[in-house]
Order: sequence, then structure tokens, then C-alpha cells
Amino acid sequence: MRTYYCNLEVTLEIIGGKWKGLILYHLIKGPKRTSELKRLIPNITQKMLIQTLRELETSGLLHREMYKQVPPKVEYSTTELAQSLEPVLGALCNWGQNYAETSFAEDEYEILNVD
Amino acid sequence: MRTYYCNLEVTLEIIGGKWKGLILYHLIKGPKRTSELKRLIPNITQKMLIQTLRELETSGLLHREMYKQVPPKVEYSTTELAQSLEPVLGALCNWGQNYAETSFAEDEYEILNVD
DNA sequence: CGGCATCCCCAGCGATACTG
DNA sequence: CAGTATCGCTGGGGATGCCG
Repeated sequence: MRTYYCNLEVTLEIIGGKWKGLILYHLIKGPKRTSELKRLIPNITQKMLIQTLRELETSGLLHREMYKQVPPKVEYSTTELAQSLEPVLGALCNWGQNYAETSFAEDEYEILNVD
Repeated sequence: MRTYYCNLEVTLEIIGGKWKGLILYHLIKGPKRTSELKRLIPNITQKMLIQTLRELETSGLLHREMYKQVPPKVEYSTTELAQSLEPVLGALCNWGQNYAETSFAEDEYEILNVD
């Protein structure tokens, strides 16, 4: 029996951690192949990418579609459960942009959008 | 020069991690003393509580008010920057409640609200 | 009561090499 | 291209005890 002291703890257990939010953010915009995600999130290692995708799949947030061909092609997409996070993740993203603009020195950071 | 590949990475660096979101969530509802926060977040150790509060203060999200008296009294409150997270954290909280209700077996978890 | 300092463990993560 | 396997580190964080 797992005990939570706040509903937010549930959320953080499912989509918290170093990479889950970022992966969901990109996948919510549309299905992506493994290599596309790696390109969108350059700092993640392949190991962590695969591992995190597995966890999100287990939590019912992602769907994994495998095409039987050579070379292999795998595509990840979000479930309805994950889609409902779209406005929240969007808001968090905007908040980060605003935070950087107001709290970071202009010459101490950069945002490279790789879309 | 710190490089981000998505504005969401900024957000996660500031309010990500194991405890920051939870602490902000409680403090946004109103100023709290250290011991109150400890009671609201039973699983956090005092070390991590203090450490995380310091980091949030450094990031400009919290204000620390110290009353010179015996026994000591310290109160933490949110800055305007943190207040803007209220709707987002509230949404995440609701999402977690919904997730638990739909995806967890009823007899495998419990939510103890300590408000 | 609020906070700091130590010690120490372990799991999360990175690096690398390998497979179908 | 997608994924697995192994090794090894390191730092996040827990436990404990002390101080103003």
C-alpha cells in the first residue's frame, strides 16, 4: 500500500524525474522516432532515453509502435492520459522562458531550439 | 554559458527535482514555518527540506523571514515569481488525483491529506 | 525550534561495446 | 536504426548528532 500525502506527489512520481517531462513535451506535439527524440534532447543518453520511454509506456502515457522492416523503425506517441498534460507542460515551458529572460544574465545562457 | 535546448529545461532546472514542486505547492497557499512544512511533507528529511528551501530562495522563488526571538521562528513565503506557478501546480495536482483514481488499484494506495 | 556538519550508502546515470 | 548488456562512478540524499 503506497501512501501519498498530497495528490501532487502522485503526479511527480509518474512524470517527475530528470527526463520524463521533456520527453512528454516533445511527444505531445506529435509522434516521434527514437532518433528524433535523441536529436530534440541532445543531452540525454540513449540508455536513459529508452529506459524513460519504457517507464512512461508502463505508466500508460505512451504508445510504442514498431514497424517490422529493415532497418527497424519505432514510433512513440502519447495516449489520451498524456495529452491532457499539454496545457500544463506548455505553461511550464512559458514560465521557464519568462524566468530565463528576467532572472538570467543575457550572456550566461542560450536557448537552442532544434525543432 | 549554459545551453538549453528547450525552455522547459529551464523550468525543470529551477523547480524540478524531488521536492521543489511540493514545497512550492504548499507555500503558495500561504506562508509556513519550517516545522509546518515538515508536517505537510512527512517523507522529507530536515536536511533536504532546508537544502531545498535554500535553493528556491537563491532562485528568487522564496522569501525567508527570520524573527529574532527565543525559541527561534522562521517563516517562508513565495515571491511573485513563484505565485505565477499557482495555476500550473494546481493543475498538476488535479492530474495526479485523476491519474490515481483511474490507473491505481483502489486498495494499493491512499491519500492522506494533512492540511 | 531551526539549522548545520558528518559519515556513508546506494541507485541513478554515464560510457562503452555489442546485437539483430 | 533501435535496443541490450556490463562496468563503474559519483553525488543525491538518508541517518545521526551537535549548536545557538
